[in-house]
Amino acid sequence: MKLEELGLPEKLVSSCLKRGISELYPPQADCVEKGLLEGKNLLISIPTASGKTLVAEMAMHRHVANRGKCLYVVPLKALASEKFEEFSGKGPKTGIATGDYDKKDEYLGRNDIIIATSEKVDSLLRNNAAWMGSITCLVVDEAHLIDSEDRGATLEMVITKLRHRNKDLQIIGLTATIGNPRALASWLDADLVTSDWRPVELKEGVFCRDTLYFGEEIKTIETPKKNDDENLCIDCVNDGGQCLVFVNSRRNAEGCAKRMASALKLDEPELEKLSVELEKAAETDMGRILAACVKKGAAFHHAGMKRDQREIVERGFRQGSIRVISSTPTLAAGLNLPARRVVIRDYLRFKGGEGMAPIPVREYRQMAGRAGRPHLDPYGEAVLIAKGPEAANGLYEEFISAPAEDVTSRLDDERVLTGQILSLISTGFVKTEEELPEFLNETFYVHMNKSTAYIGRIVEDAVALLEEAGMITRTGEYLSSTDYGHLVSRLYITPQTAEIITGALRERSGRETGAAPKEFSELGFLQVLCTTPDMYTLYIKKSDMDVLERFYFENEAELWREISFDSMEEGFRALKTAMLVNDWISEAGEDLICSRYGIGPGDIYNTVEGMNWLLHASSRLSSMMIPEFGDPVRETAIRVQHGIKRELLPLIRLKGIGRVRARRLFNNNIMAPEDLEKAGFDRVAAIVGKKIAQQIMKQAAGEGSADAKRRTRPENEYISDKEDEVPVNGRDDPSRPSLFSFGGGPE
DNA sequence: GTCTGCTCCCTGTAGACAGCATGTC
DNA sequence: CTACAGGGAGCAGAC
Repeated sequence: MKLEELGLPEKLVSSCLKRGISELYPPQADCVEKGLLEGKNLLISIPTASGKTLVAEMAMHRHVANRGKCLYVVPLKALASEKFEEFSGKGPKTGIATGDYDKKDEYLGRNDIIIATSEKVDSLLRNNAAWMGSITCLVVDEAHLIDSEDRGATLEMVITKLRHRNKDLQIIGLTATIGNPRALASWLDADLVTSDWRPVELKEGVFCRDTLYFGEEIKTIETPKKNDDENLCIDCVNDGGQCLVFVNSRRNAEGCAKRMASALKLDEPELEKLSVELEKAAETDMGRILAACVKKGAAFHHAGMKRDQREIVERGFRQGSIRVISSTPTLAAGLNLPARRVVIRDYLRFKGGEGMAPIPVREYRQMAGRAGRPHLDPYGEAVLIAKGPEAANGLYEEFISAPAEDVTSRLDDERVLTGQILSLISTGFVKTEEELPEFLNETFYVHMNKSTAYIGRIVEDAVALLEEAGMITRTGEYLSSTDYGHLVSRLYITPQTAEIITGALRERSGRETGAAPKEFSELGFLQVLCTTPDMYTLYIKKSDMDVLERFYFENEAELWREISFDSMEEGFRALKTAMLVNDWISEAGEDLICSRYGIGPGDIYNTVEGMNWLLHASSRLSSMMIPEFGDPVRETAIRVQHGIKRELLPLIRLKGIGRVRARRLFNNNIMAPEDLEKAGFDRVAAIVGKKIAQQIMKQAAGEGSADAKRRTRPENEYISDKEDEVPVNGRDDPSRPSLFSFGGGPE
């Protein structure tokens, strides 16, 4: 099927021709025949790299040509940026919406194609972004993630909400191979397109001793080294290819990369350059090891790395200088980094409660699918390593010829469901108790399970919980959210988290009991936030325990939570995480924190990021519910955001001053904006440079007037929050109380 | 002295979305 | 409370 004959917009066709694409791949043609361009819903289940993206693009460009608007939903922020790059500059205006990269919401709506993570879409729905109503085409990338334990329920609800809202939405689901594609397709009222056609041949096989078994085809390789993974990689690299090794732990990833590096011992100017770049970014042992490995042509990849480190590794691999990457599953589902040979070394992975368990077939496929770079490799090879000859057959059956798992709905997760119900009520999707099951009837869960008995019970519990928490109220048959509930929904924290936060603060305030308010302690508050289900906490190692216990007893007075015997693990995980953040706001160095907790710099970033988010939510919640703690909460938020001790707070308010410059000024006895003038321009300039000095001294001079006023937030900020969009179903809900009442407070 | 190879024993276990308002070295 | 492999310690042998 010729691309030019499909009546597609000029720009798309020409950009394809430029990349040498003039004819559709067979599965793509199949999609067109099934009505892709006539607005039919499709569920497309075809291998990676067989042109899913182009299918989506064709449909989206059609919509844009007809003045439609498209939403492309992805599971990862990194994937959002990747797609953004890919879609940009082909005609339609493209925008991206993720937590950390965001053009203003209303500006977003001016785009023709919007790329967003599923959580961001959910958040936009909760905040009633008006343009969501004009979406005509929804593309769900990696739709099988509806099965994901922690995030699947959100995705399912997002799809359901969007369909409910825009009745004639065209839905295109892109999915890896799954066991029950028909079930998913019928939920979406979609035609199914399946195929295992690939642009590059994929050989899947097992390696044993010195031989690769690809079904009938057998290939013996040289085995100079003791380890199978090294032999496989060296063989591939000597053949001019690149190799990707999947392992099951970070330590293994690093260890493997080290061995590969000393086996390869490459010495090339490009590698030297990358290594120097990494050396500059390295402040930790991990960073130095990475730089040393890259110098010789190997690298590792896992979530403990900083973003810039990952990017350098990815770039080095794409340009071909880095030959081998050993990786944890980060790279399996993440971005597109194909290699000629993929070695799945560890097909067992630690699973809580079960010990080592085999990875799901679907995950094996995702990893195997990375093999073979289109146009660059003659074929791709995915290799499992067998311990012995008997094991080899087992691996064939267990992974290569095994059918992919079915996907199931994860909507019966109580925690997620409670938050989702709150958001349904808060945004007006659901107005009465009867409408709730009606709405849920449209979900994949009910589609699959038919019966609503089980989920009905969860829903009942959830409604009761929300009512008791004062997040929703009942007026006759009407359900509506209180201002507290509305805020919780919009902050995108789970109701449980909100209750833990407000509960802890209220308890300290002594409101409930009439007792005298207790003092606020950052450490105690951080500890509480770490016990929240929205915060993910660090693992505990055996060697951590004595440090943790000592810390616990030394700081008992400041902590807000006791660690009980039956939830030791959780308790100490929360404590460890709180300790990390506490170190961070004591200005401990990256290096020190990493070695103290046995983590990578990326983990610090993630932890701080999560804490930042919860602190922001906390400051909003405290303004509304427990205003007497508003100031200390906000103060903690600022300290975590910048990673500074309390003494730097006055300086940090100046624009252009971050943690480093503030510290430098402070150590030179300039402790507050007022001190700047006393010190004089020349001294300030000597510390932070002329340009910054000029900038901040001007600000300091203007202090106390308009600037200072702006900083105190208006007391009723949470009420005056712009409610500029009309609620989903049109008219305002008459039953919503116009003024909030202190939920749960003394009546 | 240093590198390598071997065995034994102990240790520890992947990943990552969301708010918000602008400015780090 | 699960299973397994990596890697350190300790030692011997080769250069």
